[in-house]
Amino acid sequence: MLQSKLFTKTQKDIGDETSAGTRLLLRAGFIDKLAAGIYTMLPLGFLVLKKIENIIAQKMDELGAQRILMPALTPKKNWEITGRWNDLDVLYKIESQQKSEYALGATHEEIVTPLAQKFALSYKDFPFAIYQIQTKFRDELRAKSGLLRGREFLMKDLYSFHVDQKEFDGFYQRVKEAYFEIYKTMGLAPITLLTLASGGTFSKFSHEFQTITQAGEDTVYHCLNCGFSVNQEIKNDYPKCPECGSDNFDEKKAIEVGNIFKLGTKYSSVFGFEATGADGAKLPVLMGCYGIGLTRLLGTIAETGADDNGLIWPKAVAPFDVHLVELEARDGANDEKIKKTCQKIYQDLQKRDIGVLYDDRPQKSAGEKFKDADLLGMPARLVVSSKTLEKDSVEVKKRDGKETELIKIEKIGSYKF
RNA sequence: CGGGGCAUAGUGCAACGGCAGCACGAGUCCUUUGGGAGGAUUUAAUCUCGGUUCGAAUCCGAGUGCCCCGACCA
Repeated sequence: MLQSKLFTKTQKDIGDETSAGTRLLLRAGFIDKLAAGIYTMLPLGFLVLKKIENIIAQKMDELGAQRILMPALTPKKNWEITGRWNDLDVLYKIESQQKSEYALGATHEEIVTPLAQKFALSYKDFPFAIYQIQTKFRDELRAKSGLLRGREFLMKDLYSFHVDQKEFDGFYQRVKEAYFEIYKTMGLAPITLLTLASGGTFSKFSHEFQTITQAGEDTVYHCLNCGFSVNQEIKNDYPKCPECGSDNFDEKKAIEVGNIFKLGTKYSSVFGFEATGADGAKLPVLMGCYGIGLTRLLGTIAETGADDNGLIWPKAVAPFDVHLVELEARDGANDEKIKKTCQKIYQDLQKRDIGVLYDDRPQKSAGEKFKDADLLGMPARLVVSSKTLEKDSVEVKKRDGKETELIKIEKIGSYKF
């Protein structure tokens, strides 16, 4: 993409409100705040979000889950059946002109359970899992830290259905592993802890995936012996590590980037969802639900992967792989040559499926372009200037490194970014 | 929801109850071009409603919004 065509701009100064990562995303023009906890995904932020979505969707597909899209506008009746119309405080409730009441989906057990029930009648229809990636709405009393706790956010929610406890346990374990692979791809795995937590209104316990960051709102106790963690909310129940019995904990601030629950028959039973077994008897249906907040993940990566100069995107989620920076010649004599070289590199790299943001903006000083490149945080920066052309080269610098190297122009076509 | 803070130009900040300024941005022109360049010139603002006062950005009340701490959080 040509940077001169990008409708957003970077900002030097936006004050010191909200978290550091959110400030960078705002300054760099990845997101825009509409209201507290409500953000627009600008072109650069949306590109990251799409990459996150693809990574997650691919893992869900590998689990054998089938993707659907449920409505965000959901009738009151479904929530009354489970009692959550009144019990789920974060539910946004709205009324139609006809005085029918609806909730904006905060989670989808109430929708997915009767949906599955329509099709899964026999034990032979199990197990199966379905998921969606959809905007969720939660009436948070206090939205905070930018994307980390929003009132509207994009979430992947997966639901699994089983008639065999062992098989269910196996699936739950596979989801756990898939989640860690997702975090690994995004560079978060080394600072993300599997954490035992309260199950909220769903179940007694759940497992959370907690990424360590000062901007996080949870406190977790990380077992230094085995690596398992316990959320502060249930720490009274577990003075010792539930996995290994050690009491050598490290206290950490963390943000919940995923949560998985064994719902058991909690929702299937209230909807009367049972399967016919081989012997004709009714079998209880076991359910699991598994969530990952995509927008929160975007915020978490910005929060944890950044330095004083700006964002640092892991390659897998970077909006572009390469930031090609064109510097005008001091005397103007080489401008044409510099531009031609840039355009050729721009074309060649894109042919190799390398995403390129090309800073072709005229009249911008070198300093400003460098500052912007650091702020935007593409994994690699490529500079073409009079100085590099003197050596028939371009300069390559990795965003997470300090060194620059000169690469001959003819070799850039095979350079591994 | 309890507590605290804040609300002025597109953004970030100033202004004793007495002419609303500065920087950045944006526009035009000139000079610049390897770490957010310089000059000239233009542009653009006191959240809303009420009160006090000769006079309110400033004081008082209410509302709305935003941020922070806490509580809450599938």
